[in-house]
Amino acid sequence: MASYDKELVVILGPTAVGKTKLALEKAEEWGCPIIGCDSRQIYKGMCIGTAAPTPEELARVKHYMVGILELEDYYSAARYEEDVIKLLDELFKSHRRVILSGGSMMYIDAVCNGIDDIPTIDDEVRDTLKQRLATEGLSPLLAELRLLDPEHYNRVDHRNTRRVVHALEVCYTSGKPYSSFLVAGKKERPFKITKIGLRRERDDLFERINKRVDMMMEQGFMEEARRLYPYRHLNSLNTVGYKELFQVISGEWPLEMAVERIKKNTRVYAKKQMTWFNKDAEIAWTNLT
RNA sequence: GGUGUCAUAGCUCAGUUGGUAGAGCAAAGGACUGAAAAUCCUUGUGUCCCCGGUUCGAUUCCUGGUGACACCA
Repeated sequence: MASYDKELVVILGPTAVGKTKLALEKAEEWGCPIIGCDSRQIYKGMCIGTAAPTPEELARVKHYMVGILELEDYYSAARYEEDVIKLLDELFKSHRRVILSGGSMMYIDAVCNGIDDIPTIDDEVRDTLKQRLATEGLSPLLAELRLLDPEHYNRVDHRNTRRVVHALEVCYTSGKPYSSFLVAGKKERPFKITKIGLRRERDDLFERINKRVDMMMEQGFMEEARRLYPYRHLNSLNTVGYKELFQVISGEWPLEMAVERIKKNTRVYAKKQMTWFNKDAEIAWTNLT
């Protein structure tokens, strides 16, 4: 086991568990910056609905990767890996320690273990397949994947349209099977990684989620959603909270129903995060009460 | 007080011409390699309100309770 003098401390856990608070405390204690690891807080203007760090909190500690993207910007876990690794290179010149704080499972994974080098899809290929999916349905595309990449065909969930289409996109863009890019090797990083997982009793966590949603509504979440409504078709806004409030704005749902759904969907998301994190043996867990 | 209707999963209800029951929502579990707060998969035993009766057999039919609702006094 190599020893490094630089350390990345990853603070992770389900939504609303209290990551931001602990990250701020530790950052002030260690005099180090915080890199946000949240696939939605990274966009501008989604402050209330994503429970992003407040201006006061941002003033206390230098933050990176928070509120830096336009809503229409394309982004991905792979880009996040690239951006953060580059950023860490800089930060470690002047800091022994840096904190990475957030709950986006795949983004954490991308930084800690790396993502395989998969070719970027041509817009033309993407549009063509999107078009074919709309007119022909999934079955013919599945059949093609079976021919072009039998290995992945056997592995992929045949009902998960997004995954099937993406594999095909890669096959067409590269001329090689999608599975040939999956070497699944863990990338070596030139720094130590310490993962601190925060967790709480389920009832406690769920109550915090419910309260936080109520608080968001008081803070003007509805106004924020109204402002972002014109951008609702963007992936950045395919996000718990905004989706439900857009239903209110378009007159589909009463407000009360939307608020209940936001709470429920946030709980479901928190459970999904725990399912993912529970598999990671590297996490040192801290129980909060 | 009288008459009628209803009583089934955490909730709203369906159903069994008598052979112990199933949907939606809620809830739980899981997958995850360039959209990941995304996308996708799996999971329904519950005194069928209670005591009796008829019956080989009752959640189902019958008597009587209890409770809810409606109407009449």
